[in-house]
Amino acid sequence: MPVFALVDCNNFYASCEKLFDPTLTHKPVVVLSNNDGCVVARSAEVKALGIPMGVPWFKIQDLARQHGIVAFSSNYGLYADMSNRVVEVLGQFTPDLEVYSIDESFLDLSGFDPAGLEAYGQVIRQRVADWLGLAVCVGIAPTKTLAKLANHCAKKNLAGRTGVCDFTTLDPEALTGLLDSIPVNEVWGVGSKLTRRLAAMGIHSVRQLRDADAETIHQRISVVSERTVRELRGMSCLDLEAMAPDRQQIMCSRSFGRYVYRLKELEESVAAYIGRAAEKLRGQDSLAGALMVHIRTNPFSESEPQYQKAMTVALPEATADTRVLVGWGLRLLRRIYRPGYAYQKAGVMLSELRPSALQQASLFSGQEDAGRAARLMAAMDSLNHRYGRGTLRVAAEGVSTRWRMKRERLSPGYTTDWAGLPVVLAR
DNA sequence: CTATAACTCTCAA
DNA sequence: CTAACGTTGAGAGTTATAG
Repeated sequence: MPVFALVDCNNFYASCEKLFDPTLTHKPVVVLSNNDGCVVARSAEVKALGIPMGVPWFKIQDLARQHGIVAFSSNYGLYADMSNRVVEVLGQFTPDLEVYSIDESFLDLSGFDPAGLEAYGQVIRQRVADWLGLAVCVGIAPTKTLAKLANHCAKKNLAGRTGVCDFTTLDPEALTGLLDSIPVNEVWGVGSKLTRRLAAMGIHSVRQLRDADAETIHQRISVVSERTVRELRGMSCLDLEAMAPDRQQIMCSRSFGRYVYRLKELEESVAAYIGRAAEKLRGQDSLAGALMVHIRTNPFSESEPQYQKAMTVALPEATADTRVLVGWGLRLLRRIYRPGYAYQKAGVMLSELRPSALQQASLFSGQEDAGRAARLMAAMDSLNHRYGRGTLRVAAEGVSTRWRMKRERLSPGYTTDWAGLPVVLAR
């Protein structure tokens, strides 16, 4: 029987911020989404105040002042670096590991001593705490879906667990009782829509979903949910995916720091987003066969007139050349741009991706040697990797900072930027 | 009519 | 001072279109 462990960092972004500023230890801390928009991470103190996930920051100003909440802009450089360190530590416990997200990993513990799993989980917890100062919880079960659920129990300290919860050694009646007490929306893959549909069928608890008729779920909901039912029963349907496959599409979109009206500024942003997307594209050695550009106004604004439009082009020849992609992107943008609107966001998507090794030279191409272009892009990428993103970029991106996202509460790059080091040492 | 493409919806972190 | 609400990706299911 397979055994999976799900290791999940507690309040990850908020914990990373606390880690490098001891004065924050017992203070309520939140981390905000891009543009300092919504709350995307909350420390335990903030959760205790009842502040919900995803709430717009401006809506909780009074509460924040009242309780001295400290807010940070998202510092992805810091979080990505800490995440890599966590994965490195987890890798010491098993080579079979799937990095599921920036703060979660699945470990394959099949074949480990069944009686020692819980203790093993505690060792993992302790090791990450000792080496990195981060708290993690561990859920252990025969399927990934159940491991997620066990992790939930570990976090909530359900059934008397402290940071580790092992379903494999729980007796069946106790497990059933536990699943009885957990609402069905806690299950992996059950979101708000599905919760409503299940409620209409009289299914409210995890236990009810587990014991539902799989065929009925397949017919009335979907094959995915049927798989979930089987996983809840302990039949493993989802394997560990150790190797992340290449992306099938690559997106880059962002809200602006303030409304944008002029075509010129939209052009700069679209050029910048294409530059970023193309960098990711080259990072997986692919070429894009199609490009989409999208712009929109603020859908939450009731006073401003609304407009949104997207347009896609099938490229005559698949490419990863930022200059070529920007050329097409600006053409698309000029087609969809309408003056007089307050634009809030632009985005680009690269699709029809294929490995660059498969490139078929077009009969009519050959303006510039493809190898030469590839070398230029490689040089650009290596310079930007070494000296920082945006060191070398296409001129169309411009130098304006007017439309760029708001990050007024950014902490130093403690672990990734030399400038952050003195700050760490001073503390 | 069927196969495929394109688009929409839902979910996740 | 005021207004202010994220990003990226996958997959299934549905609808449109081509042959």
